[in-house]
Amino acid sequence: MKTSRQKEIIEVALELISEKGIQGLTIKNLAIKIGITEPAIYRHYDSKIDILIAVLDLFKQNTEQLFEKELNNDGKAIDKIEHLFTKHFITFSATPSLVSVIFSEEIFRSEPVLIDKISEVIDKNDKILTTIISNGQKTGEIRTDIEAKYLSTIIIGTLRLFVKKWQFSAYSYNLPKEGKKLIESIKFLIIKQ
Amino acid sequence: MKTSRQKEIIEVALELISEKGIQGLTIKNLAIKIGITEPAIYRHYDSKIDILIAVLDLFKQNTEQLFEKELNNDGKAIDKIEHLFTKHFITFSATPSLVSVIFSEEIFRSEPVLIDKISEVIDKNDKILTTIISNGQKTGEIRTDIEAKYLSTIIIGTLRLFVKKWQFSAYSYNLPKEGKKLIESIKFLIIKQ
Amino acid sequence: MKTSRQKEIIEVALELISEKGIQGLTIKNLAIKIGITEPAIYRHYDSKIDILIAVLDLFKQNTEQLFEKELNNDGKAIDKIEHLFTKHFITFSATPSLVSVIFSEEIFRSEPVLIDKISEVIDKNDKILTTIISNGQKTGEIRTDIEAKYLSTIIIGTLRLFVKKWQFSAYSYNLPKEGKKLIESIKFLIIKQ
Amino acid sequence: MKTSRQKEIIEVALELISEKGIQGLTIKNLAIKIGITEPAIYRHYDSKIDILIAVLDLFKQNTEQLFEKELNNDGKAIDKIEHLFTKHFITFSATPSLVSVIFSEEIFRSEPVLIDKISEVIDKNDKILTTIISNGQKTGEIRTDIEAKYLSTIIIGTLRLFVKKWQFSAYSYNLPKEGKKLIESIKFLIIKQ
DNA sequence: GATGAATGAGAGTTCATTCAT
DNA sequence: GATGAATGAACTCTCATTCAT
Repeated sequence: MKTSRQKEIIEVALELISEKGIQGLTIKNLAIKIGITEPAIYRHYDSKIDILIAVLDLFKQNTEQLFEKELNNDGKAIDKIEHLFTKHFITFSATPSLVSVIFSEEIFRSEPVLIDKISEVIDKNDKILTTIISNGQKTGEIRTDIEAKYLSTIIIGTLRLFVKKWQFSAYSYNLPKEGKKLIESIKFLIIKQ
Repeated sequence: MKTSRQKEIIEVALELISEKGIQGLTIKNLAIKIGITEPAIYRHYDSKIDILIAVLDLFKQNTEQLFEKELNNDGKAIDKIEHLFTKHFITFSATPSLVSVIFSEEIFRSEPVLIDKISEVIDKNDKILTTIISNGQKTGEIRTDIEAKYLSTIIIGTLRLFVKKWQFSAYSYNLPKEGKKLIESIKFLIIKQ
Repeated sequence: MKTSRQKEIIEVALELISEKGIQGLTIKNLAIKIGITEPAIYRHYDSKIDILIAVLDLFKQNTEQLFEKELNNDGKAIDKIEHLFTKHFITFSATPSLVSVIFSEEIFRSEPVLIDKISEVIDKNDKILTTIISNGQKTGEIRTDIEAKYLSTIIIGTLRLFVKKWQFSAYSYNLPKEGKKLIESIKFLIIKQ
Repeated sequence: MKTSRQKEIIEVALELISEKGIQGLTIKNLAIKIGITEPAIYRHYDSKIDILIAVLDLFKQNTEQLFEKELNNDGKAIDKIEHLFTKHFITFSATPSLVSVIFSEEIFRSEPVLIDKISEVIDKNDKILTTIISNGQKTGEIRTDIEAKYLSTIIIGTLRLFVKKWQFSAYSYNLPKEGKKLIESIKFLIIKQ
């Protein structure tokens, strides 16, 4: 379990990433923002990489939870996908700093441990969504003329870009609200007619 | 025009980004890889940021050219989009280092000049694609039950994620070849039936 | 308040300026002379400019104190001026490195903050001395055929050059002792006969 | 003799010193301002120090000439001193960049050759002025209760500070005009009554 | 649980200067 | 008489991290 200081560190780390990008996440900045000294950080995490791992873990939990919950729900595949989108938009809306993490694969490249962590998340979610779609195809909800794995790529890719655009706009609009129409479009696209 | 040394610097910069990520792009690494000393770099570019700008410019040219060419071509909208995908896959296949740049928005965040440059490219391409789609909708090629701007987001988002996955796999498969099926799927998705 | 390390840094900075001129004041030289590493300097001062500001502040305190004390003393104007000279000579004799600072306006020109600091000191002292002289003119001690501000320029200018000459001689003679005769001359010059 | 390029280099060097202080006098800045490349500078002067020597030589000529001319003139000592001041003010007014050099002893300290050059000039002028004053004392023009060498220090010190103040004001007023009153004051001070 | 002081490695950059052309 | 390309040395400063207290 995380101590409250550990939680604070991860929280502030996310804020820093969100405000200034990964470049802004330095031990010094962390310490200043928390109001302690730099060595004090090391009481709670052994290294910066451990902090990044914890950040990624938080992100992992947040997203995997969403994916898995939908997978295990009863109900139509199409509704699951809709829920997935909706909940993601709400999550990001509540914690915009998570958005920076979702797209930070490029930076974590220096540390294999981190790459693995990210790949893991991406892979897993991809597989879950593919399964959901696959099931939907079997029940006749979702079109079958396109392989499930491509539909998954299309859906996740769209989701990512849409969120990225929102970030580029400096979070200037209401993501869940604007996202609704996109979700509708996606639904149109994949349902069997 | 660029001198041959300038071209070499940009080329090597791309390689470094590709190999080690943006973190690996240091003046020292550049100098070592080229085989000159660090100060020598400054004969050719005034600052590291100028080098990054040049890298982004190269990327800008590469992608904008593809987009604009398709826009001005005669032919069906659906073919234009197919070409767009195909050519992108070929471009990235030939110069995988460009992939690192396409996703490096997160890193360039420290420098407003660079953010602007990236936003510009993304925006422009988005608009061009939206126009192509819009035209396709008018001619009855492309489904009209989804707004052009959403279709554009879907297409570009898909393209991005697909390429990113390829990068994550360490460029282990043939992008143009594997991409063909994705393109087919996209086409299925957007054509008017 | 200054920590002892901060005091040491300023002290050593003064020594360096004194020995090799401002060009000799580098972070590296500071670190070597103190016996720590370069980054350690930055624990105590945020930047080199901050160190220079602290050096100037020390100088400012040293001289302003002398000027202000005399202004507020009881006693004859002419005695105040004599004290002013005497004490300056003693101060410089004790800390010859301060001499380098008094004449370093030329070097600090690159940094507006520093120019301002210097101008401030010079201006203030000039005004205090002018006031002292002015008062002396009112009480009939000091000749009134020359405006106080000119007398002030003459006195400070003389003081400066005399000290500079001493510096040029590599501090080879006893400044307070040799200065006595100069002070006498100045007194002769300005008293009302 | 100097070639025209050499003259240009010295001229521009003076301008640079004047604009940005000695720190601004770099080979690069010189080359840019002249409109040639850096190596081209070395066709005309072997090293930066040689350029500084030439600058100081120019300054030396300018001032020594003034001093020597007055020494050898017929006429009253007091008039000679007045001329000396007046001409200096005119010279500086015409070429303000020279002012930066007169006070740059501090910077030239790194190079013994340059220190010697400056000391030489200062010493020589001091001696000439002392001689002039001495002669004036013999003819009964100038007060004899103060030694000639002190009067010399007073006069030159005053001159220097007055010019320095003008520089600090960004040359904002008419030096010869404002200087007139100072000269009058000095005259009052030293004449035998 | 935190601090003050320090470190080694390395960042980007500037400087005077050289050399072949 | 000048250029393009390069260099070695030095510069200020930042980073993640350590250690004694």
